[in-house]
Amino acid sequence: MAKKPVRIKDIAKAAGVSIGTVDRVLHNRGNVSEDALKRVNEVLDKNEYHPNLIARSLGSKRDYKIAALLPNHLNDDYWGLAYQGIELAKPEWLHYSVHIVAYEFDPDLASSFQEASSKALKSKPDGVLIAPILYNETFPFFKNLADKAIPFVLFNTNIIESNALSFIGQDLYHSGRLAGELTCLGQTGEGQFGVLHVDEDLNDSIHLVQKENGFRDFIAERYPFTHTIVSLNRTSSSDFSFKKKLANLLSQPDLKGIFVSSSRGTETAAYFLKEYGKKEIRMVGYDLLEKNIAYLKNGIIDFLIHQKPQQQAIEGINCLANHLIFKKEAKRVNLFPLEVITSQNLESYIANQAEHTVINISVK
Amino acid sequence: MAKKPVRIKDIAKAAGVSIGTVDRVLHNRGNVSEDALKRVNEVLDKNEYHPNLIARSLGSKRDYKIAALLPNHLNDDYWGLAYQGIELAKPEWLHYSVHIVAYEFDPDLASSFQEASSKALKSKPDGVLIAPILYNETFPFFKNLADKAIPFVLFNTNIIESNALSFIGQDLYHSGRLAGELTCLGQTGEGQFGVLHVDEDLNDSIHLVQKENGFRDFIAERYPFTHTIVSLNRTSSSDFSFKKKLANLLSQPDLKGIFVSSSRGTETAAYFLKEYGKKEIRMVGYDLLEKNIAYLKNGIIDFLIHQKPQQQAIEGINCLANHLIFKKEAKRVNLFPLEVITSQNLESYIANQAEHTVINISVK
DNA sequence: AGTAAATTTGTGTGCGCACACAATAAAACA
DNA sequence: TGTTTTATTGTGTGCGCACACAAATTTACT
Repeated sequence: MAKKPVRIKDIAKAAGVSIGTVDRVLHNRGNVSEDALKRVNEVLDKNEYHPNLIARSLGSKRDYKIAALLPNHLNDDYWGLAYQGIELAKPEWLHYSVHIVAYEFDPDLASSFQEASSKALKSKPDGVLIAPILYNETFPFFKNLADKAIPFVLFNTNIIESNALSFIGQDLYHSGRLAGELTCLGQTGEGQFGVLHVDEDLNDSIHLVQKENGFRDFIAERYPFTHTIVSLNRTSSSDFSFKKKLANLLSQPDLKGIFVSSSRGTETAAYFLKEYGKKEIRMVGYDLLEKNIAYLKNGIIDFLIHQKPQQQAIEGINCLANHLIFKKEAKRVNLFPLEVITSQNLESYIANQAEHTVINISVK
Repeated sequence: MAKKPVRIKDIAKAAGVSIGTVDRVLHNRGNVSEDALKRVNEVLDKNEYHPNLIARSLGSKRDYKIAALLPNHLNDDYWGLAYQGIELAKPEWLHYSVHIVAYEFDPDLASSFQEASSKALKSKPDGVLIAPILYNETFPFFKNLADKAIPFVLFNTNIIESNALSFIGQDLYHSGRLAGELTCLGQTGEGQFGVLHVDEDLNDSIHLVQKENGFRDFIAERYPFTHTIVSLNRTSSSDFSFKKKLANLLSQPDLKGIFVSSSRGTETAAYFLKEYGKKEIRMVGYDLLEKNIAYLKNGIIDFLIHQKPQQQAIEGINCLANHLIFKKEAKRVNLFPLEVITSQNLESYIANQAEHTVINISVK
């Protein structure tokens, strides 16, 4: 009844060798006779051994360093949340002698990224977590990491060609499709939809383009009435032509809804919607930032898609740490569900958020 | 820089006593002189010691038994998922010498519950996880557990007066409100709404009543047009009056939407909607059961609220096991977020679901 | 004081694993 | 055959904690 998990010791006894030999077989350390190897492997096949990760971690004395590269959190609540996640992971992993250091950069300055990344490299990290939002700038860095054989994990934005250990985040195309669905829902008749990008360089931001594509595709497939989709892009906060174009869009009587592609932009767009008294227009944006929450509560925003930056960062760290300490193989892609927040389930998310820190040791 | 966590050994050295004494102080085992006690406590205050839970678990040789009480999973996909969660937790916790046994009962038979619960008790469990869906029948059982000082955790349905170690699940009133919001969304004009309960004894099922109340309250507060809410209750699959009433409801031209209060009912209701060709009617139900997923995909169902029975069961087990092994104090209430599933974010949930097993050791 | 009893304190062991190192066996050489 | 080298195998130690037990100290009692 009380079936105990098999230990190295059990394997050793069954195979008629010492635990040292089993250990060598398990870790491919060589120096094992063919005969012993065969016998151990036979026992191994029959008994399906899983190492006790707990015990494994206790013994290892080695120190590990993980560098986290992400946009500066001071002026951006979204990255602030990611940063929070990293801060939460820190003390948890300290018990395992994993030291986490964040390196932040200005997302609008390629040079800033280069600086941060070279700093990170200089610290000789054993693993790197990175939010590769600057598509073009990150490639040389990946190359560098690969040369040094430093494992790295991406979060927030996926770059498939990067050959990263793992990507953690959402499927942004389907995120856009979901936004499309939420925008159309219950609506009928001819009209216009708006897609807003705020303060981002679209050439360097594939993630936002993916969202827009998803949005457009969904509406094209599923909205059965004649319609147009207007895409507006604010390049900076002093971009007055944007303001004018937006004012014009908002004044259209047949405007059905607005989709904003980023969390920061959501706040800005909501502000304008409120300003122009367009509360009734359907609006979908991103993330549980403080202001977005307020706009959701008072009905300006109808839906927020929750990207969980905090959890993404935490799981990124967990993935790396598990890989380093426990040699656990990482999932190549860890896609978060696309969570829909409305005024009525908001509280349930906020209440739940604080809690789940977590080190996640799962016994394969 | 590399700040190591303090260990018992460190405390001992700082206080000028042996680790045995520190151990006695930490566990209130007594047999410590006032003098030593004071010195150890002083050091403890200054250094904020957190036990290394990993190491703690290694040392303890004790075996623990957890009994899980839930409705039979064979004829019910919802409880099937909960059962799956328990099955997933089993091997994970085996490493810590925690043995989990499920005791199932027929949710329509009070006697069956009594039988299962007494069986569970006979096994002398160290902790019990229970889905208390039979409001009246569970009370004597709680009393029994309390007398024997066996900690227990509720999931799925909360019974506040139970004095359980923890409740894991959702706020059902707000779940109903959310359903209301999703049902109204984008709708205008006078009309009717339907609330459907299927195959449940409402007198013994406060959880469904809570949902209906939430639904009614939301619509009363937020739907600005004249409306009526019709509540239908199918007592059994051979209840023909229900079928007639439902057919009548569905034929109303001003029917705005349908809310079904349970996952099993969702499937049934969707079937009728399809049968009567009422695809366009807004419908909100519960859970990612196979058939519900199909109805969501083909547009009969518009929204599913995800109760995550699997995760609830897992977290329930985790809560108990952490409490038993690590003496971690449990959160009194662990409310899951109310997750909204649509045709467009469905896949992201399904893809994500398989993965997260988990033992969750968090270092306080 | 001398012994017994009670109180307080310190030490040793094991949990399962990784890894260093010692011990043994086998092969190579003189 | 003896000695060295090399291949193989076994043993010991520590990780941090809990807990059992032994040792040291204090207190009670004759």
